Amino acid sequence: MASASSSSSKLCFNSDCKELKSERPKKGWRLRSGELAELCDRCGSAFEEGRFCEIFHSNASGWRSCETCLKRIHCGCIVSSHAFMLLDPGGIECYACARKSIILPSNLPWPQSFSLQNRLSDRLRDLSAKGWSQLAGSGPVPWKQAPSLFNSASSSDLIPEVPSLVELSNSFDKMYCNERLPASALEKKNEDLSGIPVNWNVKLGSREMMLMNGMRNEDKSSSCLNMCQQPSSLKEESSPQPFGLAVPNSCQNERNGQLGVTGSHPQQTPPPPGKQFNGTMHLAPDSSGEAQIRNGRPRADSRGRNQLLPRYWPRCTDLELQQISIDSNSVITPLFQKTLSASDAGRIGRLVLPKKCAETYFPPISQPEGLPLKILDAKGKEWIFQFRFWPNNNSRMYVLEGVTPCIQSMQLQAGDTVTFSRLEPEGRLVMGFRKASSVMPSDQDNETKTGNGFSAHGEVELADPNSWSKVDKSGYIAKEALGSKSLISRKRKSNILSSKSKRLRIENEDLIELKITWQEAQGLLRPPPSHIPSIVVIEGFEFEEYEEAPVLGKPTIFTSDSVGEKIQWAQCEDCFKWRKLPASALLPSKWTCSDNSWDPERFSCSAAQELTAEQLENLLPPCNSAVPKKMKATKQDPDNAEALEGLDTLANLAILGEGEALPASAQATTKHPRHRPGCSCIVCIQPPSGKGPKHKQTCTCNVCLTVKRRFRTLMLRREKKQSEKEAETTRKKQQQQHPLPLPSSEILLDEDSLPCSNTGDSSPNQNKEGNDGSDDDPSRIKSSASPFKGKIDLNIQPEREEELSPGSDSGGMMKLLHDATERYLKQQTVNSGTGDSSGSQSQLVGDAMREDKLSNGVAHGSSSHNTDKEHAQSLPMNV
DNA sequence: GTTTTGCATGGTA
DNA sequence: CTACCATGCAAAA
Repeated sequence: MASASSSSSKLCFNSDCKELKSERPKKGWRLRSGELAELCDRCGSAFEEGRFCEIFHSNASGWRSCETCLKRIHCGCIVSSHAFMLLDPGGIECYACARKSIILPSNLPWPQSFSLQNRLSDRLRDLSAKGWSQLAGSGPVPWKQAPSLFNSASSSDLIPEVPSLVELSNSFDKMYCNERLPASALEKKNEDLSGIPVNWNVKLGSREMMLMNGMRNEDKSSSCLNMCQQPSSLKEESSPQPFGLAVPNSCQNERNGQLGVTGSHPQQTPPPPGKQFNGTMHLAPDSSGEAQIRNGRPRADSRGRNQLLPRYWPRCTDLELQQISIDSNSVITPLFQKTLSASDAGRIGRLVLPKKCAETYFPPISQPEGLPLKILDAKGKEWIFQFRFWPNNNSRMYVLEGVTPCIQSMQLQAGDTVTFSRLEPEGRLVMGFRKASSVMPSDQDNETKTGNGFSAHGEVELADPNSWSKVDKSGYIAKEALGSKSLISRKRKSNILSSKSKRLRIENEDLIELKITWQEAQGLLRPPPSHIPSIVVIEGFEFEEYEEAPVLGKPTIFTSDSVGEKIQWAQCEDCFKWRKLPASALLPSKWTCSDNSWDPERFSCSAAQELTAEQLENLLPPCNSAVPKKMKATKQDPDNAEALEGLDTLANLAILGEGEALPASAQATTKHPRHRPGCSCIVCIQPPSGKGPKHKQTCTCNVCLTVKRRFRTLMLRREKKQSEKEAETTRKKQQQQHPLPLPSSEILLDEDSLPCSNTGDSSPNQNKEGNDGSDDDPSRIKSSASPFKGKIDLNIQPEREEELSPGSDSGGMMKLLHDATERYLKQQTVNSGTGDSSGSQSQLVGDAMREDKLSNGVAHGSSSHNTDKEHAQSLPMNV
């Protein structure tokens, strides 16, 4: 449990070992993910005994000798990265020697002052704090200058080489050994880690970070601004006390229950404003405060953070903090952050504050009216909000009122994050923000702009509003993926992670990349080869769900030929020749010339390529030779951006629903009682007002194609379902007419086979009868006189839809659906005789979708087999 | 008719 | 089960 990544394999984490781990694998070094490597018994013992590097890395580079005892220490791997210390004049020192050279300073009242509060929950924060490396990338650290810190903090992880240290900090081991933490703690820690700069642990193990952090506090001469990637060091913890980090707090508590019992509980007794804002100061030794101020070092306020849910833990980046830091002599203490909900970012101008955050960090208020609160933004502008509360369920609900101007000026939207910090020593509140799509500082060096032109760091970008407007359209899509959607993702995370996938734990930058290419990915999704799809109903709309994850189809290039007809180019997997295909073709990822059923002349790899090199070069996008960039498409048709966003979100859902194999039941029972703008469900993804740019009916973007394809598939399912229903009806009639009882098994078989009877080639006769009957039903044909003209509405207006939807499967809805199905069926029959059917089918699908929309998509789908593939060519491509 | 305000509701962790 | 909080909603302005 402690090590998801390492435990995922049954093999010892030591790549040189290959042994199987035991049931209870031994814990090794801390991985970059923050988890502990899981080792087989042999390697684990070696690690515990400090012989791991000797055994496995003896031939590796990086061996150095302790300057004091000359013991050889491997300094070139993560395993032993915490076994030594860097010395000021150069060289290293093993822990044992380093420890000997340390003298506990007498002026450090840490045992007393450190007993801040009895916060058992410090564990979480501490773990997080540990993860928040402030030191990655930091320069030389004067290790020996912080003896006390060394003593205390060094006792973090397993330090086999220094048993005494381990003993000294037994509780630290407990703290840092993931396996001893409750799952929730780990989860939270991981969640927290997700927001940290990726380089947090690149250079140093967590222990070093802690150590260095402590040292740094002692080293007043070294500015560490660039080291403070995260406000991990809590204010009082960054003092030169031995436990320079939050981590020790709980250790103290844990180890010495008598310590730290006197502290006031921030949540229970919020200090008065003035005291509140400086409340951390008294906890820290004076020197600490000075150091902090001088260094301008941001650090999170631990005083209440352990009370907060991890999602409120501030994750300011260094850059953000620097920007917030108006006064270079001030210290920014991040307090908490809040990801804006739709309500927060909406026009109401009320930002709901997490209760604990409000009570911990904001002035206490006794009247619902609250009081006006001045908050500075990153540019130094002062905003005045009304900080107040409403009585709610015998509790309080805290809000900041009047935030609209601020939110607007920051151009924040749901999914973006506002961070509340405190400016020390003034105690003023400062408000930073982070766009949902902003990336972490580690990305800033090489990625000032994300692929979609979106600002990598919102606050900098904000200085130039024009740049925002420039990227607004496209950026919004990314934000949707990253921001609002991230909310959804987070909500679903547990589900997702509990299933087979751990995909959401990818690094931030990967996420961003993923989001950039989200639409592309959607357009490429194909049903798994041997899928037996079931239907997931989300907000009344059906989605295919597969036992297997959908596969990625082949990226192709859409273009027009000389006649202006839409075509696409696909590259053969084998010969790499590019083949011209109908734009409607949906290709599997492994597509070869032999699959080119559209062009008999180029059915094999031996056939020459139509394209010349120049043509191909023109065809291929500059950066990506295969996948047309989403943003490019957006640029070309900015009007589609918003609709794209919605479609994209729909597509995302499909990815989640299929790829993550969301339980159909779970999805089906997850109701969205109301329109939730931040939600990515089919209803909520649309612009609330229904305004905004629309997709044209003729739009052939990947997303539209995907949507069309999906709906087509759905209609096919309904067709099947309908036939089966009618077949059943017919059969029942027959039963009534001929009271010859069918064997019960047959009945069962028939019913049971409903979901899989649509394998296409083995429909029962009854089904076919039902089919035929429905085709000939004049009343249903009549109903095809729909006012919707059979166009696919790519810009569904959810609110209207909601209005129209009775919310339940009423007869009227069924009728509409029925009509759509029948019309589709009929048209299919007609088309089957005429050959090319794309145009008319498109109309039908459009109708079906319209009806679908009206009916709010009652779910009664049976599964369909290979409908996608079978009808891939009949994608509506009419212009 | 629109916006604001205060509270209630219900989903979710 | 409970607390939290996002958001709906109706009354008030």
